[in-house]
Amino acid sequence: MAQNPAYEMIWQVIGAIPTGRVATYGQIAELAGIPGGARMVGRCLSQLPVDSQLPWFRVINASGKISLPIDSEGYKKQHELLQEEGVVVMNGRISLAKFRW
DNA sequence: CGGGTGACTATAA
DNA sequence: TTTATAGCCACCC
Repeated sequence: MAQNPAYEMIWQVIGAIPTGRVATYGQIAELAGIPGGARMVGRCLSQLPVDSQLPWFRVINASGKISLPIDSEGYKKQHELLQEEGVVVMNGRISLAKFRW
């Protein structure tokens, strides 16, 4: 699991994101008590198993975009899952209305 | 201990 | 708007 206690907090914060809303890496890090720990959040997600129950797809970068290569499987999956929850993605960018929670 | 890396960000041009 | 730079921090050689 997590050798770093911060990971527990990160998972907890991500799990608290309401359906149909999204949050940025920086936001999550801050709420988890790790100011400036955006990269840690990203690292945490990159190690997440594919069968994780965590709503990792509700996590986007500060530009309101999906932080994955547009030609990757992860991108397509995240885009699809968000669309199912009613999150509007136009021109590769998340609607600002859903940006904060 | 030092250097490279990455699902990040803020700032400057 | 896009690209470049510089901080950032855990992790892996």
